[in-house]
Amino acid sequence: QVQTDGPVQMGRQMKMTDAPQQMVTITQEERSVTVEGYVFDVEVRELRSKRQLLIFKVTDYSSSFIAKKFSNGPEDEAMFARIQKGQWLRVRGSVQEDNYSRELTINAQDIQTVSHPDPTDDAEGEKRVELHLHTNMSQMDAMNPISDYVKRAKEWGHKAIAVTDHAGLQAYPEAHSAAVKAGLKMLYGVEINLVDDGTPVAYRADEPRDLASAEYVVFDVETTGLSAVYDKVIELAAVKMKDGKVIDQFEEMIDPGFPLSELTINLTHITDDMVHGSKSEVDVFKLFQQFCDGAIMVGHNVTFDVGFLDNGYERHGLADIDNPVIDTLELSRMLHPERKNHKLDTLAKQYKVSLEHHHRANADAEATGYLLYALEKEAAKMYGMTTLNQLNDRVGAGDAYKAARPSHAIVFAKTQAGLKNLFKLVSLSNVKYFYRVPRVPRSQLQKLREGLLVGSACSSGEVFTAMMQKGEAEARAKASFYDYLEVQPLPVYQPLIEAGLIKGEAHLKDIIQKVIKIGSELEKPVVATGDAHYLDQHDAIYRQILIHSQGGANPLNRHSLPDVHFRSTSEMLTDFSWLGEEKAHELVVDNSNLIANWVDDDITPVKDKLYTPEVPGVEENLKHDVMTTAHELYGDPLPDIVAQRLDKELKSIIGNGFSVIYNIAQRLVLKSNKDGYLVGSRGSVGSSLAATMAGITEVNPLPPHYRCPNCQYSEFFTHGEIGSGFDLPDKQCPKCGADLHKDGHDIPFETFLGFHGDKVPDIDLNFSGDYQPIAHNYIKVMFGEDHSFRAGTIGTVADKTAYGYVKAYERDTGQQLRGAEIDRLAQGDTGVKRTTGQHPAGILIVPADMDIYDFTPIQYPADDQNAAWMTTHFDFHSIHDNILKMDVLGHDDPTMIRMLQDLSGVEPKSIPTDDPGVMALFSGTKSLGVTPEQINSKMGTLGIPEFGTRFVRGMLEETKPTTFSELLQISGLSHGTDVWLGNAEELIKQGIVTLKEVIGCRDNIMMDLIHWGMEDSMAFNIMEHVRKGRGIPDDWQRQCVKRERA
DNA sequence: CAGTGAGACGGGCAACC
DNA sequence: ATAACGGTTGCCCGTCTCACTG
Repeated sequence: QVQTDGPVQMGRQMKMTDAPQQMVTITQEERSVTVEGYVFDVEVRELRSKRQLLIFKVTDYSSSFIAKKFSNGPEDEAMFARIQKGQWLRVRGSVQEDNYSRELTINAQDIQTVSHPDPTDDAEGEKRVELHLHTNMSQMDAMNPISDYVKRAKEWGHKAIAVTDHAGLQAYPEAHSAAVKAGLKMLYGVEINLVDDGTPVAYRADEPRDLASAEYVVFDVETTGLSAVYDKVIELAAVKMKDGKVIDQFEEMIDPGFPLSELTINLTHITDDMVHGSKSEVDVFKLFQQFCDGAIMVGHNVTFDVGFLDNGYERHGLADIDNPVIDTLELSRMLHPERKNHKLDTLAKQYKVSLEHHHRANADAEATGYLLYALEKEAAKMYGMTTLNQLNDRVGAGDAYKAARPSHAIVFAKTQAGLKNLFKLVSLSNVKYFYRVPRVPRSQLQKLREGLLVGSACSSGEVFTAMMQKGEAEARAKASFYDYLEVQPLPVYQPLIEAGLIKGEAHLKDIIQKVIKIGSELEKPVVATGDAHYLDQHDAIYRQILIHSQGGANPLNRHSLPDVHFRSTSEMLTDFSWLGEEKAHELVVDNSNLIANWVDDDITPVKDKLYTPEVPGVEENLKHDVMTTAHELYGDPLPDIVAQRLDKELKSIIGNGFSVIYNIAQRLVLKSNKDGYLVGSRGSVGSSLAATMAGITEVNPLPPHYRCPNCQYSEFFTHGEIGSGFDLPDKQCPKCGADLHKDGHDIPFETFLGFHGDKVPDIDLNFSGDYQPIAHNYIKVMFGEDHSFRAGTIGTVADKTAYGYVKAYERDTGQQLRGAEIDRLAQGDTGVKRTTGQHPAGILIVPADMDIYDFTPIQYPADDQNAAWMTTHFDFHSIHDNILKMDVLGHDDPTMIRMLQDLSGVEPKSIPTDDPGVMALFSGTKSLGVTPEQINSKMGTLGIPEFGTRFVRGMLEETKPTTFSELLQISGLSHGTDVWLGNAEELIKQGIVTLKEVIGCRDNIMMDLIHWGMEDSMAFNIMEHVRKGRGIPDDWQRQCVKRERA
């Protein structure tokens, strides 16, 4: 027994006062270096010389190294065993180009444990609560699993923590167990993509003004940027139109008072010279107001232009706009939802309107005018819209949710009932309102808002964007929808400054301050959130690589990524200190705790127990079917051994509410058989005699036995004398002389339901791959579309994909990284959700009196809205103990058997289970009528599933099995690493046991022990311990030895 | 005739029994 | 030549083909 904990100390003690070298600075061979780092991979190899070789990888986050050390005696080996992933070590040694790793490697001389405490939260008093946090379940966007954050929050003394992934709840199951373990309050939330149900085509459009004859002012502004508050109008142009003709024009430049940016000049072709010396803003606006008098104002994406006018008018104390306004962009969207883009130049082309100087106000305005007439003509034709007030009639109809631009919002479950509403909301967004991303229409959120809390989210939330682009009034209007408002640390908004959407830090601070002001005016708490996407600052590189892998598809790639690690209270207070200490404390600590307190304690996303569907009468039916078949095969009265077995099985099956599973399986198998496909059993169903009697499986788990098909005589072999009934010699019935049927594989029922008969059973059935979809569908027919769902899976970035991302990143950034560093970066990227999928076989069945939202939200696999099955949002693993699954697998066996039957005309079930020709396939090629040379295989099993690989054929060559039970042994021994090689193979080679005796299947353990006289429960426990890799405790071992001797 | 886009296909990979 | 667990569904992505278009 080796002690695996305790500090590591090998070689000479190192002086801790010496600073270690940064790994990135070590680029060539050196005699001696000292580094310190986090161990992210360890391996100890046994060498032929019996010495051990320790190889471990360490990183100090500047780079990484492989380090190795050979053992010199048992003390070294004891120390090797202490080195584990997650530790911090100081390593001193030489750096050499290594022949095995083929890169610079540290030959460690001295190794010792160093303490490396996690970052701390040393704010005094009450700590903050993070209310905006992304885990690795935020698709391709965030790094750490929720457990990492929970652990850190606990260390920091935070009392609660939120999970708010993008559009999904898939971190909930882990969040639940992590929070329970840490004793922390979990706030179950999500960051949704909120959309308006429809965007109006026209504003102030209540009067039935005739469109064809109305007077229009079609206008366009060119600006210095996208923000109506912080940017300026530099050109305002319009045409007045009536009856399809231009009757007047308006065109003015405005000098913004500062030089135009490169971007503006490039886009608009307006230069400083052109705006220089023009009229003042207020004069231009006044003139324009007069110009518009009485007309309907029109623009393409007109809310943008109107936003600038609104702000400008207000600034100069001019009257608000009271003209009706029509947006040609929304008009086009309304008429042609099928069009991919509705940009002005695209539409101009489509409607053959000339647009020679796009992005100059006058040209754009005139083109928009002609476009308006074309679109109005269509509106009249398609929907009979001829007056102004009719234009909004179709807003919100059909696919309107697709057109709206989604904004982020945070939604929390405040109560347990709220959580179910959240499940429904997320399901709706995935199933009904999915368009590029899962969307939540505002109306649906309102409908299900009971028990929910809604926060304004990040810079992609509508309050912040309104503040940024439309001004305070608009932002205030948006803010009234929310329960609380969010602001984030300045560095989190950095990309907006880089993109030019916000003009520097002063501007940014102004926006944040106005959001805070709106909060106090509306009496809604404003809270500072961190938008965490990973745990520590040094994890940023993993996100960088992840985002990089998505290329142009992800807009985040256009700018550098912000610093969004999980911030401590003290970090956040520093980040907000520019607001003054008191305000910072209110936003960071007081309000985050306030909101955490709004949420009920003990909300749980996980159910307490298994809920199986109930089908009336199944118990009686099962009992009836089983007993009828049993009597047909074994007579009446039944032999004790059969009667007792069935009694025990039926009691626990019916008692635990599992009859319904048998019922479903029975009907599926029956249907498949009727449709001409055999069904193969696999897994634990084979251990249930009731299943055999019910026709679910062809495997008979009774002890090996003879039974007479004529007079039901039977004869059992209960002491393990023979492995399988199939191997019994032929025999005639001593009573009536008929040929006896041979069966029985001696499998304990405990394999199926556990020793107490209460384990959630798994029925695995192998259907033909061709038939699988039909069988799946039949479950839907049995239980209804609302009560049967395919189990969903969550596809993550695993080793190889992560490695590919890192290699691509290395190439695209022109770097040369050491292998160890690549491994470290790849490891950092694993586990992130990449896509969703479908379980290969599992269909979940919801009890009739419940609905799926009691267990999980639903969605489509890989967001494919045309998929045949909706899937569970949570993967099956996390709801395994709550809901029943039928594993209807696809397999080639039944397909092959069906094809062979069609080709040969031989009925498969008529072939004897001990057919000598078939058996001979497993020891040579003779019965195939070919030579080994002809088929390049000494065994005749090339086409037999599970027996055709080189590895298994090798086993057959070595062991030459001749009985069915030996084949079973081969089957057991050919599955799993290190089961055959260096294990069973050695034991057999050395003559310690024979193939027959070696433990080849897990049930052998239990059955052997029982046959040796051990009581059932102990035998079962030992089997389970071995199966789960826990080994056998000492006193159990003594018991085994005693029995064996006996 | 080159360019484009949709669809078929296969390899690589992940999840799972 | 060695070492080797086998087998299934399903998603993504790059490549190829083929019809269509400016």
